[in-house]
Amino acid sequence: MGRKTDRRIQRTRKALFDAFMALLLEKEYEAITVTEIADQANVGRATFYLHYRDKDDLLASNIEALFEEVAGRIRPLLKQSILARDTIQGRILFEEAARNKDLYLLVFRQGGTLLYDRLQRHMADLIAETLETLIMGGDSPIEISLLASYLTGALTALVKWWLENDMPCSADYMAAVAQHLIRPGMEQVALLESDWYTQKE
Amino acid sequence: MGRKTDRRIQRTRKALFDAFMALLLEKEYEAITVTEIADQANVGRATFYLHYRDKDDLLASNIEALFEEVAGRIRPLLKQSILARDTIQGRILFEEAARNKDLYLLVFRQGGTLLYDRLQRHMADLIAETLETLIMGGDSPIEISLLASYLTGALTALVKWWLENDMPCSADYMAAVAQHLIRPGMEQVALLESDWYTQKE
DNA sequence: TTATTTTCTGGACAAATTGTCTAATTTTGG
DNA sequence: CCAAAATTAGACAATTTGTCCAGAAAATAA
Repeated sequence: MGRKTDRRIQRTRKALFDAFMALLLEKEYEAITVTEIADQANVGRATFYLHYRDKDDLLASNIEALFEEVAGRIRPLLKQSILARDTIQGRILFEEAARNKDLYLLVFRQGGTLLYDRLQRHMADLIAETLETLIMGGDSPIEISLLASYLTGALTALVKWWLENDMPCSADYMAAVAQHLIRPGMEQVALLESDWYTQKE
Repeated sequence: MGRKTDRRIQRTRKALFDAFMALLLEKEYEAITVTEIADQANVGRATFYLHYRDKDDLLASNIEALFEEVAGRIRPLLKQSILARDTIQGRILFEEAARNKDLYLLVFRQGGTLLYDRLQRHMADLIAETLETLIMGGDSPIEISLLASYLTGALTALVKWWLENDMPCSADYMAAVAQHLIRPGMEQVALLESDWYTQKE
């Protein structure tokens, strides 16, 4: 049963992904060729096609798993931090971003539909989930997916600004800013009556 | 002086750009070939290279101008609407988005570094500009570029949600939501003392 | 260890794309 | 009408892509 355990497979796949990530730091995704990847990985080009259908497949097979891991870390952070009624624990979100700075900057820069949108959607889903459990019972006067999109966009913008500006201030500070910018509005809409605006359609 | 007026040039360039936009609605930017563009435009492939260096050049020469035009419309809207103290004129922003729905959806979808980032940066600059004139004199307790990034991200998220969900509510409604979500936070930070948070560094 | 299975390799292949270049053909503006 | 400019089809070498093969190399099993 030593089929999937073959060291050569692990070694080759890791070499290919490492090479890919290295190239991704220099060039645009679309500008990277399979030849370059195999070259940088010190692996025959035919070997590449032995493991992956194409460039997208390599990305999907690896980044996807990476995101799963990151998402796993983000999920509990989001739930307990973003909308906690009293304390500001949003700090841990910015700390998470700082820890994986390279990864997130890569996502922001190479973005496109591949990584950026994927992360945005994932965050929006997580947030919507969290909001739903918070509201549980009384329904929100405003579409939850809309609120989730707003929160995602706002938080992402803050994190992006922070990372792209080389983290000129502490995670605590950023969390406090996020707190002051976002919470009042969220409380405002939470207090709205269901019929606060009748012209919706 | 009949050099730039040559109808053939105008006709060819328009045909090429129209073909490009048409293809952009079906396929990803990177998947579109010069051959396809020339084909769709009913123009020789050599003619394409007579006008543009490559695909990026075609995009830069046209979309850029288009953005200039859009930006020109957005500028006054932003200034008078987003941060007007009393009335909600943010409606015109959503109306603008609705008018150019196809264009903005294209930007959101094809995004990448090419269009999306460009628009984001432009908006952030415009907003920062506006904020600076608003604050004029007393300096902001929070980095203006940070506030501008937040506003850009938040507004973009709302517009994106609205367009991607086929505008399920009126522009008025969206403007009201934006108002309730964003303004309280902005007023909150505007009231902060310069030393409200000492751990910035 | 030896035998067997799997993976890796370099090379070759057709197809598609790119950017450049010609030499003819058409259209425009004067 | 004529000269200038734009367009055209086609050819061209250079890359890239995805597939295939036969042999070398390495891992696993007995």
